Amino acid sequence: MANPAQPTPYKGSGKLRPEELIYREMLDAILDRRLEPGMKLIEEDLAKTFSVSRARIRATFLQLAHDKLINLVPNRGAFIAEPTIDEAIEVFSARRMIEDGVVRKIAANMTPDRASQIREHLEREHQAHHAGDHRAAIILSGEFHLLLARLAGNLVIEEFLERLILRSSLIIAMYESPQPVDCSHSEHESLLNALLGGDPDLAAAEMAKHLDAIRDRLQLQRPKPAKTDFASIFGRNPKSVAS
Amino acid sequence: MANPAQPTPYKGSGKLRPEELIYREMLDAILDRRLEPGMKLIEEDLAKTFSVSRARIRATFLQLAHDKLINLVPNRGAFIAEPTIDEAIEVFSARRMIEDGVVRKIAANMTPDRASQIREHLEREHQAHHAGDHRAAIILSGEFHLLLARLAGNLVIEEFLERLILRSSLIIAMYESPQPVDCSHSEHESLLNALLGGDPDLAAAEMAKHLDAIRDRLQLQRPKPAKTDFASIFGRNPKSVAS
DNA sequence: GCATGCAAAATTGTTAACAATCCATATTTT
DNA sequence: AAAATATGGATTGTTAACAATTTTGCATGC
Repeated sequence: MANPAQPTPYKGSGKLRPEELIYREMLDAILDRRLEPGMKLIEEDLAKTFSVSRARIRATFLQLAHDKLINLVPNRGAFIAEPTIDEAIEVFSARRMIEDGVVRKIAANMTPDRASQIREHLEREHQAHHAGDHRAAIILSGEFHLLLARLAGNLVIEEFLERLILRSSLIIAMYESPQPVDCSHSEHESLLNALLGGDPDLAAAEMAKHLDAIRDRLQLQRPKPAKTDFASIFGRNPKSVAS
Repeated sequence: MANPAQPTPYKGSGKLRPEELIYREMLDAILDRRLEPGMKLIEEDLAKTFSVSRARIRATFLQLAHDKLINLVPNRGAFIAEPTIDEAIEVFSARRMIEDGVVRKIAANMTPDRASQIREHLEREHQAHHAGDHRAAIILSGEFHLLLARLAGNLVIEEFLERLILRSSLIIAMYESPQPVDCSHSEHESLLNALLGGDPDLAAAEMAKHLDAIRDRLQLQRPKPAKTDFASIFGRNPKSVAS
């Protein structure tokens, strides 16, 4: 029995199944706050917006709910997740625990190639920062941590951390201060220096400091409900709608 | 929060939705090897076996696939996962990283109540071991680690580790040696002693040793395909089947 | 005998209609 | 007028039928 090749989840295999595409598009909308926390997601509207069946929207909901990006309430529907302060604290605490191990591994096995991969990424963060592209900065900041997870060389950790970073992005988008003090980019540079030093303890301490700093920059503020115009939010016209 | 005494090992939230029930029942069958790795899961047969619609089976498949307990291949169907040796190694390596943090936290914050919770669990493991109930031993062994995750006090870590432990159970069920040398129970006791000592470094070392030992007890051996008689596997008669 | 191609059966993927549930409004009752 | 209760519309949950795809079995040719 030949074991069938498993399609890789994200950007892996070139062609993107429509299922994955909808997930990504909704994800982008959530992180962009075009879909605000607490907002109701109506199956049929979304189905029309993306020109797919309700069944597929339903399947996508299951994935999003699994990643804690939406809440699924029986007989009531789907709502953009509203992570509480406590939840936010736990997420960053969990990341501290995991990324501690990640940076230790990297610091212990640093190579020139890996160093330049990190440097290259930092350069992109630098550019986005200077261009004032705040959304790109948040996403690149997340991808920095994902890059570290990949360099640690454990797929299980990498996948879990990917989910956790997405969840963090929602938290940050929800709780960030109005005037974004996005200095995390410089913190990433200190982290790189610690990694280059090859001292696992120092690198772990730097990572802990960084994650605590992100957490401490959060502000408590409740979001208000929201509008529900999916077509304009996703920038497209629903296909087979009479009206 | 009501204390889940023992018969609900996983995370039943009080009322058990049929969806969750099917997940659990299939999980049990997988860990029991009544459903063997590589086996094809046919939607309609399972739907009849559990007297639910295909749609619900489909939703359950999505959950199982997310937890890497089955493989979902487009247009081909669902198959019980066949974790490779490399995958097994990565899973235990990931657990080492995470449970390192877990036991450190516990060692640093040990209380008499927590100690007795662990001791109580060890007692149950002891009984199952002596009763020769091998399946219970595997499950209890997993629940020991889940208990530690809970005592660490981080829900995010707890949920992730739960999934990882289930995945480990599949790996163990698939690769364990024919005559099970299940001495892991005594290793748990050494771990408890280390935790009681309150030394995080020692506790972490003990956990690492334990997880490595589990991994090293695994044997490479390919499973053979399988039969496909769901009704007998799940010990029930399909309802509306003409036959 | 073995490979190749075709046709039928089995299985997954999709859609649409129907049933059950929830929510908001309007109406009645105290 | 306020509370409680009916009512209608909207939304989710479920089922069954249909379409597309894969698998299987068989016949054919080399």
